[in-house]
Amino acid sequence: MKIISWNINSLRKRQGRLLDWLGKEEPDIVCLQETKCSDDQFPELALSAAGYRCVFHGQKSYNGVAILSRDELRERQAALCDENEDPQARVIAATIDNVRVFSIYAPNGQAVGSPAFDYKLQWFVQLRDCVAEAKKSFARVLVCGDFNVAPEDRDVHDPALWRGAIMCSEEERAAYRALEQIGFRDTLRIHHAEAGLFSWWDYRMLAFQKNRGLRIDAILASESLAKRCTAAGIDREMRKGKDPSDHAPVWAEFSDIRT
Amino acid sequence: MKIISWNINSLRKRQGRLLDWLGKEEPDIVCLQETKCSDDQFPELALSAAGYRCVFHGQKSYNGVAILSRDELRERQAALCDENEDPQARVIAATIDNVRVFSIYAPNGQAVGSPAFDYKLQWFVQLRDCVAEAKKSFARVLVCGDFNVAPEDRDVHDPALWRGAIMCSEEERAAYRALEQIGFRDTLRIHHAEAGLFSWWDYRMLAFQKNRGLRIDAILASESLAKRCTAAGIDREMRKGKDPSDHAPVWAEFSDIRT
DNA sequence: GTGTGCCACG
DNA sequence: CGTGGCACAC
Repeated sequence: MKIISWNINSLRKRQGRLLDWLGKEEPDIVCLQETKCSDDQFPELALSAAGYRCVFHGQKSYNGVAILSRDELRERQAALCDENEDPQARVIAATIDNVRVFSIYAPNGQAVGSPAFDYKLQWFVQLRDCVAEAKKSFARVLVCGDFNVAPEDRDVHDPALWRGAIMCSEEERAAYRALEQIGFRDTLRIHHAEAGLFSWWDYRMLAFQKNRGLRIDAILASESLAKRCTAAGIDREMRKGKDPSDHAPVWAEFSDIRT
Repeated sequence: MKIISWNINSLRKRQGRLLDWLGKEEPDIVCLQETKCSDDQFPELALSAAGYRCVFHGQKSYNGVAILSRDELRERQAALCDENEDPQARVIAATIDNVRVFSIYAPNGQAVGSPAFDYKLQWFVQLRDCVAEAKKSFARVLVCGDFNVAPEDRDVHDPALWRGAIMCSEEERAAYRALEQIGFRDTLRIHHAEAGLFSWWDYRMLAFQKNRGLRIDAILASESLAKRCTAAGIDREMRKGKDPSDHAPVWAEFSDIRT
């Protein structure tokens, strides 16, 4: 079973690229972030024709998350557990087979110490509580998305430059680690310990060409799933070519997922 | 000698299309309108590499005119004769060999009776006086561009629908005819009398596919040149394909231009 | 740099 | 419908 998480940075702008890539990669599940499209303009028909069912939760200009699946999606949930609605369209969850899957887009946080930064930290607490809640009901939980946090220095092209900066601050890393501490594993790190594996490169300053990136996208697996994770990686190719997203897809494969 | 006039509707947007087309058509002179680029961003280098010298007169978002020529351009004039400067970047003239060439972009006029309409009519008076002035110095004068007037009913896909409307009103047609009356010939009409020859089709309502157009672009030649006009036409192909301008180029050929 | 609106102009 | 701003987010 192959699952991919991709911050697509506008689904409408990259719909063609998405469909080409679905046909080539044939993932079982895809989590998307920054779809930037409202639910009424979500391309459900085109994705259905490509063999994917969808749950999605969007808004006008910003944010927006979705899950695509070849199998049935059940128990759609479009907010964190303590919210009636997700005002910024950052979370969607659904059950596929016996796996609870979250597609999440964490707040950027703007600058350390800003009001947006405080919101980000508080949002991570809510996220932790929500996925902890899901773990009570599901042995198998995946939390996939753009966390807007580079978990460790090895996830940063130039740790000295980024020390304490947004996406690298100790407070954000602690907020992110709280997710691992309730029983999740970062699937990429099960298979790859090295530095220099990034999932996001700024559009500016030729950052991709110089590989000046951060790894801020991840697929977190609950322990029982982590044991079945056979491979994980980042699809750098998708950051290339004309009109790429600024993020590359991150992926993980699991064996015997339905047993 | 082949001269083409084209309302390009953004030179930067269609620079590639322009260069491909220059290579294919190999015109001697090209008059452009609605370049929509300021002089500092005019792609002089790329056009020079393609074998064309340029004079240009632009502004930020709107209007903008230029003349490209394989031969030397002399006596650049970037305003009407009674103006110190052309506040809307609608006129440029230069001398090529012994021909005085104007590239003009007439005001649209918005709606009959509006202040913009009055400005349009007044602008045509100034244009007439200016090209009349040029005729005193040059036996050979060409006035090329987007006149934003369909001179006669045969230049309109549905004359009954357009009767009295902007670009077809009797006042605008009289303003346009005043140009012919001081000694200019509409080169297209030297060779083609039929209706249904258009140079502009609205982007909306599939107007091009239905051929619901107007002929508002023209190459006007002073009598001595008109006698040497061997062919004229409209390059409809350029309205097709991806990201076309809403105008097609209009062209005319002349024999023995340098004698 | 690259997305999204939204406005003005045609 | 399709240009170019502009403001705003990241």
